[in-house]
Amino acid sequence: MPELPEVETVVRDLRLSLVGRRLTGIRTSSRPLRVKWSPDWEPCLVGRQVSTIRRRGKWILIDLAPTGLFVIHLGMTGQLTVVSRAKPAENHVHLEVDLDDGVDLLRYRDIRRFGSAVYYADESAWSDGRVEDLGPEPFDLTPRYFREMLAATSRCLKAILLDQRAVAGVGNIYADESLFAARLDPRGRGCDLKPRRAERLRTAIAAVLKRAIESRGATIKDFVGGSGLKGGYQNEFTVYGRTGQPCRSCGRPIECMRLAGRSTHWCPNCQDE
DNA sequence: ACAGGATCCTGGGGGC
DNA sequence: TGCCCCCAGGATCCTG
Repeated sequence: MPELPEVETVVRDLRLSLVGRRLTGIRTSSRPLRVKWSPDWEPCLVGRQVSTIRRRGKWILIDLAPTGLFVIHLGMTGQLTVVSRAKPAENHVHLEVDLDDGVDLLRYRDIRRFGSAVYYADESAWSDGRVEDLGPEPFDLTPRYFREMLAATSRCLKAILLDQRAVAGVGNIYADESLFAARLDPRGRGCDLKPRRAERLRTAIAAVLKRAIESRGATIKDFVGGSGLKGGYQNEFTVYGRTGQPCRSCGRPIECMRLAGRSTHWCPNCQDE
C-alpha cells in the first residue's frame, strides 16, 4: 500500500519518537511475514540504541548503535507506529519492540502480511541480498539519467515508473498521478519519449511526490503515519480512483485500463502525448 | 528483455 | 442476511 510519500511520513514521525531510544525487549506473533522472523535476531536488537532512521525507496532503514540495521517494508497494509504501552493491541500486530523509557513501544501491524521486518549486520548485507537493485531516489534523478534510462527501453511508461530499478519509491497511485501531471499517455513507450517530454515527466514525479509528502501521504484504507495519523493526499488525487468522474482539467470522464498488470487511471483527452 | 500471470494474505464491497 | 467473486497502495518468481 504505502508508496514513497507514505513511507517518508512514517520515517519522519519515527525520527521524533524513536531516535536515541534503546530497545529493551521484543515480542513477535506466530504468523510469518513475507520474511519469517528469526529468533537469532532478538539478541542483536535488544540492548541496542536507535541512531538514525532513513528511507530508501519504500524501505525503512533503522540504524542501530553500536552496530546493526533493522529494515522494514510495509508491503500493502503495514503500519509502523510508536504507541503507549497502555494502548491495547489491535489484531494483526506481528511485532512489538519495548523502548527504554518504559512507556512506549514500537508496534508493527500488517493485515495482509506482505511486509517484512529483518535484521542485518550492516547495510551491504541488506543491499547485497535478493533485493533487486534499487534505482535512484525520485528527487535525485538527473535529466541525463532519466532521459537515457527511458531511451533504453521499449516498455510502456506506466511499467517503467512501477519498476523499482528505474526509479525507487513510485507505486501505482503516484505513477498515475505523475503521468497525468505530465500529460503523458501511460501506454507510451520509453524509447519514443522526446527529451522535452521526458523532462516534463521527471519534474512532474518530483512535484507530485513533494506535494504528497506535504499532505502526509494518502490514506485509502489502512495507511497511518508513525504517530497514527492518517494522510490527506487522497483528497487531491487527479486520476487515481476517480474512474468515471470528471477530469479536473477538461471535465471529461476519467478512464481506467489494465496496464503492466495494474489498474491505470487516466484522462485520454488530457494525456495525449 | 519483457509481458503476463500467479503467488503470498486479509478484508471490503458489489451482485445475486 | 449470506454467499461468492473480484478487487486492493508491493515484491518476486515463473512461463512464454
